Amino acid sequence: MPELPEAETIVRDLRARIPGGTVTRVSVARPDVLHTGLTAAALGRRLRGRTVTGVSRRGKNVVIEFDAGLRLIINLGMTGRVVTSDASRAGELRHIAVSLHLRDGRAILYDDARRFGDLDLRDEAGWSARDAELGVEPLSDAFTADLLHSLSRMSTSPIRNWLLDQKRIAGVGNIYAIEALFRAGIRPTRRARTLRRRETIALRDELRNVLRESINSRGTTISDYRDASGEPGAFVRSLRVYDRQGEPCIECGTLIKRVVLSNRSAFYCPSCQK
DNA sequence: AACGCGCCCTGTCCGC
DNA sequence: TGCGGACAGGGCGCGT
Repeated sequence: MPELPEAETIVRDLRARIPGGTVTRVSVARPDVLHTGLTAAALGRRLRGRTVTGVSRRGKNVVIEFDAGLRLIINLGMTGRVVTSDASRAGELRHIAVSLHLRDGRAILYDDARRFGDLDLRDEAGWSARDAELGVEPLSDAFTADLLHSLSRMSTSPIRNWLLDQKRIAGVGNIYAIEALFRAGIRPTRRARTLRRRETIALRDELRNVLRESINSRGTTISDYRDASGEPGAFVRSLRVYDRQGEPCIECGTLIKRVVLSNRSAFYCPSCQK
């Protein structure tokens, strides 16, 4: 589910609420969401007494920063949610996997129906190593059309698949890849290295536009995504092709098509996208 | 070595 | 109403 805009929305919510909070206790109901090698006991021991110093985002990951350089890296998978216990909708959570209890009586709740999510705890060096594995932030100045163009020269993969690889660009998932390709007039099936320069310029710009617009709408809720208050995002109303197969294109009226690439749906307008 | 594929798991929806 | 199948925002490990 959650891609960059959804992670960013959660991060902004948490940033207003949890810095200064001190962990008193950690409870782990579903240990399978912990990163390989991280035990519930180790998580509790290392977080107890730690104070939240900040909240940040890297790609699709929500990063809760603690004193002593410790970071809890949360990848939400498909159905992960991070909700604070004082939110009125916290009671709606049905699959709480991990709870970080705070001294002020609140808790940071990690909920995940399918448990594809991943919680990892890293020190300064461990975080640097993980950070280095992720690609460029698409909303940063470093994400230029030149970079997108040069990175894509060697790949024969369909551009939609190519965009989903977090080692290249961090934070783009299926919804925003599909929406940006529509806006840029590029079919999801196009081989990455066949994109012309003007197309990489359009794709870079439209990726940034759609990500920013979605952040402004607090993300896309198809069914599971919730912000840190447990509220859905509104950007689903602004999706132009994602999940609209058989409906008329908003630009030209041609019926939107669905194709499967690497076992994941792609949507496009056969007339607007070349 | 860079790909595509199957799989992890639960919930929901659709056709019969 | 029940049941089986398809499908879902992600990402890992595997084989080629």
